[in-house]
Amino acid sequence: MRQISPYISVDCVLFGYNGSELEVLIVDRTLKDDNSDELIINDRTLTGNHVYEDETIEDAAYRVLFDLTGLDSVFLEQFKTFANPDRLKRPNDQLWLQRTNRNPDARIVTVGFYSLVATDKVKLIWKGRNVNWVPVKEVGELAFDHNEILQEALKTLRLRIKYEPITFELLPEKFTLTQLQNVYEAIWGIELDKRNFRKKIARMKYLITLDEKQTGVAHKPARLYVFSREVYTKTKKELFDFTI
Amino acid sequence: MRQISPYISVDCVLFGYNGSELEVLIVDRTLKDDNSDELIINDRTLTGNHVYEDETIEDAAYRVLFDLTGLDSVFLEQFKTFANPDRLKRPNDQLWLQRTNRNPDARIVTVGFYSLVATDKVKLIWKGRNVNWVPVKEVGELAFDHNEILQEALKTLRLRIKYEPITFELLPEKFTLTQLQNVYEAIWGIELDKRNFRKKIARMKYLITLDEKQTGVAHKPARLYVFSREVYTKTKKELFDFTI
DNA sequence: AATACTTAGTGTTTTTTTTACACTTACGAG
DNA sequence: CTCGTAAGTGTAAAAAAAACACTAAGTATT
Repeated sequence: MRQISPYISVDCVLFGYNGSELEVLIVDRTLKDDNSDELIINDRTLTGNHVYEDETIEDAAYRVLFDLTGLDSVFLEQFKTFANPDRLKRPNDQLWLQRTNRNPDARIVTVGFYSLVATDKVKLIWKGRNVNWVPVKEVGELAFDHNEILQEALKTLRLRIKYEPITFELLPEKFTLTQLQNVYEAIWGIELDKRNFRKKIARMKYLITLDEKQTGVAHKPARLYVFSREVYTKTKKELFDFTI
Repeated sequence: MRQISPYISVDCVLFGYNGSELEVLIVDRTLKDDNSDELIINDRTLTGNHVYEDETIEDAAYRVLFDLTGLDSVFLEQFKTFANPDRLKRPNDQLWLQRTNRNPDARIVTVGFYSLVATDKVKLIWKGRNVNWVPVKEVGELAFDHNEILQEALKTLRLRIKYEPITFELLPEKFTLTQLQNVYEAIWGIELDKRNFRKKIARMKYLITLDEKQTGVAHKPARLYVFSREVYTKTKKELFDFTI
């Protein structure tokens, strides 16, 4: 029997992109009263998980993602650890811990990871719970300290895409330049100039133009591109600057 | 009696700058054989500490630094968490844990913090142990997973100084532009052009020129500058770019 | 008093990057 | 066939980056 660590957990901020907005995966947390059928808890969380005693935290985070998405090679990065002694002390959280057979007094350290997936690659299933993509802007109050975790993940993401070519993770394998530009715009919440964006992109040798076009769109079809990790690895400088 | 958390610790990578090289604070770890006076352990570690049950990890890290340096307002930032189940399993580490009355089988999650201080501000004292500034390049093998922790801290530092004005933390309050340039050179391990560096610096309104000069140097004395956090806070853009 | 030594401090030119900005093209829908 | 929609393209001006060498102002040495 594999032992669960009673004091470490991982929380995954799974970012998705649906073609127009940056979204995040949110799980409903509901708890019914034992007697009546009334919901005594009905709120939302990020996806999290326990860590097995013999498991690395990275593996635990991959496990969450695999269970959720069926994907086993998603981008995943640790961004911050949350260990405030009071982080699970709000009434609903205490109640939840009790009813799910955990020690409500334990101090649980959670390591935050964020991941990036193209929303449409994913069919969502998770432990029978209700999971939804929610635009980051429309995420309301979350349980535990999950609003803080989400904000920190977003901060890391906004900075990281300046340096590392990870925006592709949010797109289908073949994508158009407009889609790529939209991803930056969605993450930073700003608008970019199309021509200047393309000039910048043109310098990146690891963006490979395919001999292929969009089909089935009611306008001029766009060219498709792929990201070549091979070219990227070969050509990247030590302190890569991806600033757009 | 304040309870110590048996499974969380903090490790602090304390970077210092001595005027020419980037250094890091290293602690000697020695253990004598009970019978003979022979040293059975004689190696080196970063500075770490336990966390009290009712204490945030940030406070624990500040506590390490205060104990070490007597300073209570050093720059400190969390950078990564290390939780590999095997991280304390090497023979010397196991022995050390036994002899210092800790459970060698426990899985201890450590949260890495890095801090920046001007080496000469600090008089080192720590729990009667021998502590030394060591140039980052000359740090040899460290105990536990501390080499990995140091490398990750360095990676974070190298990136962070592109975005945030934290290099001043490694200098005396009043400093010269050459000193500032040397800090960037020491951290990145590259040489920068003096004139181009100064042109870049001239754009930063929060670097205040003082009406004061170096004294006691056997050459033309340099002007002194201070960093104004007030001006910085007022003028910084959302996505600040400190690239040099 | 003169000279040597050392680091401070400064400007220009060229190249690259950024910014601002508007029209034509290719497809499907009706 | 025409309408609607997003794709795709160039230029000029401004800003930033890169390359590059000499003079100035102190202390130390003789």
